[in-house]
Amino acid sequence: MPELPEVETTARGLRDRLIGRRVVGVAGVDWPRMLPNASADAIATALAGRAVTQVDRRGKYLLLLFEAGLSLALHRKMSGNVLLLRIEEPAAAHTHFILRFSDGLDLRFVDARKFGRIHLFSSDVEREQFLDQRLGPEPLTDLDGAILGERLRGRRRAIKTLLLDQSVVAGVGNLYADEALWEARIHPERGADSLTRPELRRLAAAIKRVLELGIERRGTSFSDYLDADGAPGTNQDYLNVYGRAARPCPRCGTPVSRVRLGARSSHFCARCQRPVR
DNA sequence: CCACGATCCTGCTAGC
DNA sequence: TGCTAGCAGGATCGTG
Repeated sequence: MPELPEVETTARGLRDRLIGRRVVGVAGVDWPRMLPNASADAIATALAGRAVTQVDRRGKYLLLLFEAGLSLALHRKMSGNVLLLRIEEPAAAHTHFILRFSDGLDLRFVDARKFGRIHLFSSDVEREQFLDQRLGPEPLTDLDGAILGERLRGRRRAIKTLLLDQSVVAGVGNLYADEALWEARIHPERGADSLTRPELRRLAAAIKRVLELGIERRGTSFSDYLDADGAPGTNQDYLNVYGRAARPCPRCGTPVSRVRLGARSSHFCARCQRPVR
């Protein structure tokens, strides 16, 4: 499941090789729902002849910026991968979108579950509006205990549930939320507005830490995730609680608990992460 | 405004 | 062995 570290790793892998390259066209679109705001033809027409000017990330969106203010925002949801391949490479199964560049390079969106989406924007303002409407602060640069407390004020739902809400904090998903809560020693079902100031500070720091470590390790390849070159990350070898139900907590040895919160599974240590303060 | 369940998809796994 | 039911999950939408 690509979360912030996986999208960041992909963006870094693409940046140097895409900037300056010109789009020739779009190919391989077999699932129009993947393109919610522009047809394949419209994207091809808009981007043909334009060079990439920037490769960026906001939350879990991968952003490709082109000349003339055009841009694409790609969201991989759960199973999507964005791969850079030569045009002659055979298309992998579940390839649903190909952005073709002038010198024989393909950017391919491969997504078995078809949840991924690609949006076209015709100006920076339009794109930023779309993103800001959906996304809270960037955790690596714009988050601390006070800001997190502000975003959670008056919210009584479980802290874990709210960490998954992209309008609270951008980029955190199920895996890194569980890891951050473990790191901060906070029970996932704690009411968000019950967190003390020290807990908020710890949680903000823990979110940054697990995301930064995830980036250093080039992402977590727990299920489908691969980087732009098709290589897995290594963070799955360092997980403390996610996917480790019944295995010992690395801190205290207590078997890791697993509960359902809404439709999502949460992993935590019942000893290190007490339900009440 | 807030909470929360249903929905979209398909590959994989558990269970019979 | 072969089948199917159920699970996994990010974001959005609809309902209370």
